[in-house]
Amino acid sequence: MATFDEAGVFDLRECADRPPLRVGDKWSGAVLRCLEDGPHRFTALKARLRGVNAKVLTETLRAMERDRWLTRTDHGGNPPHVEYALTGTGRSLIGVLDTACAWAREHQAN
Amino acid sequence: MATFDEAGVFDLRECADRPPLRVGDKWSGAVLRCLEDGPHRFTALKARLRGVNAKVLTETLRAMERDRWLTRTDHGGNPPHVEYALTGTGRSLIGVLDTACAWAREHQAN
DNA sequence: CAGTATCCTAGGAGATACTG
DNA sequence: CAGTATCTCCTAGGATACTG
Repeated sequence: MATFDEAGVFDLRECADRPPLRVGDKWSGAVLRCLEDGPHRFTALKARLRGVNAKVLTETLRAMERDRWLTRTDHGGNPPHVEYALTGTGRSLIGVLDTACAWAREHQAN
Repeated sequence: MATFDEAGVFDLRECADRPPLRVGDKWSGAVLRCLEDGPHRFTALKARLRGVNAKVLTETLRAMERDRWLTRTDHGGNPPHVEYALTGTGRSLIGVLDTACAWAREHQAN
């Protein structure tokens, strides 16, 4: 817990009162970053996020869609063509991410 | 994942480059809040953090101490008297927490 | 008071294989 | 291409009991 190593999670449970914010899964932050420069397709995301497998990426994307951080647009056809794009909410979250990242850079001893 | 419910965790894995920030355990954020107004003893913390058990609180505190977010001062004697206090680093983290909390308040639909 | 010591469980996450 | 379906593993975190 509370380390600066491998896994990066930031706990906001006690922010103000209930219900608190959760962006705590392993890949949401990375997805936010990947979509920062515009919409991307499933496979493109999977490629940029080195290490995710389809199942986990799907779960992450579905959750983010449900929370209105991104939209999923199925352009139909075969082979399929699906695009993911940030919403305004999703985009605004990146600012929070940046704040925290700045803090990390500043306070990371090594 | 990526919800606004019960559990509050904020993923910073992809912040800048490696190694990323981790404040992601369940109680660190709450401990930060509890110590905001000054040092507290183990039992006092445990009481304010409704729901932690001693084992988990100890783990959390040890990790935060290792990361220099707080200090542990054993005043000795019997019964024991141990105090936990935020460091400057720990205190500065609260600002980040606040940023994220403000975001949550602003974007929480319900 | 301030912890250890044990045991146990839920679920996040990965590997692998398959499909419309 | 964009996913499902399974199975398995790991560990954060909780319950309970005990101690210097």
